[in-house]
Amino acid sequence: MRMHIPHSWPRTEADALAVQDQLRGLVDRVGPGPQDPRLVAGLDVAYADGTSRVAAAVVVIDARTLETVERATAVGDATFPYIPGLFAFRELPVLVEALTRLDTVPELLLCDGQGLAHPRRFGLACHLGVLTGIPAAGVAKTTFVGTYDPAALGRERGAYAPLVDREETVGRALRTRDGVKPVYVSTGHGMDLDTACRHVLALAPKYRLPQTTRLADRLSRDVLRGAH
DNA sequence: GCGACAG
DNA sequence: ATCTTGTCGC
Repeated sequence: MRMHIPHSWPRTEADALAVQDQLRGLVDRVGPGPQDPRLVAGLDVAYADGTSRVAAAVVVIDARTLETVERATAVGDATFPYIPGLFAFRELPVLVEALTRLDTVPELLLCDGQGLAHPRRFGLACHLGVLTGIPAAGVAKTTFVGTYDPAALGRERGAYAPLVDREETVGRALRTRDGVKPVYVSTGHGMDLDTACRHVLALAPKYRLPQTTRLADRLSRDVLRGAH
């Protein structure tokens, strides 16, 4: 897959902000995105206790069977500090390395974190989508920017409420299981919010999180612990 | 000014 | 993110 990978990653907060400002205009918020994707990739990164050692995992599954098609991993050092809003720079280097090792070209990327639901509208999912050119969506376990009305969110699977930040709908609180805390979905790149939510719901038929996220999470932890 | 803040 | 046992419920 032809990616627009930079030759170096920013190391300072100012440089990182500049990169986001430069790339944010490249985000495609409309799509249409994949209508009936078969190859969907889940990405996640695991961290060690004291060290800066990190492990990234990408798991491509068949959207119809939810079975694994291919897996790729990469380990490295999280040099960039964790700064809300610049979180992507901590995971991008190792995630991109893992993506490079993939033979399969995913039709959709499901990221662990926000897409447009970000203070500058350029969360991890947007960044990965722009760099790879592959449609992407963010699925976060907690909100970052944006609020929603809990009373407007039905308790049944499939129910949703808009996530609004500064008068703008930036994502959606989406219930993937009856009565269970929702996940927060936002467009990353190459698709609109409805399409992103439709895919997330289809990939999470039984658990709160999409199968892609669950598998990538488990794999990244295993790799970090050296369980080959 | 102060606190909160994806993972 | 990570440190952590049991426990309530389907």
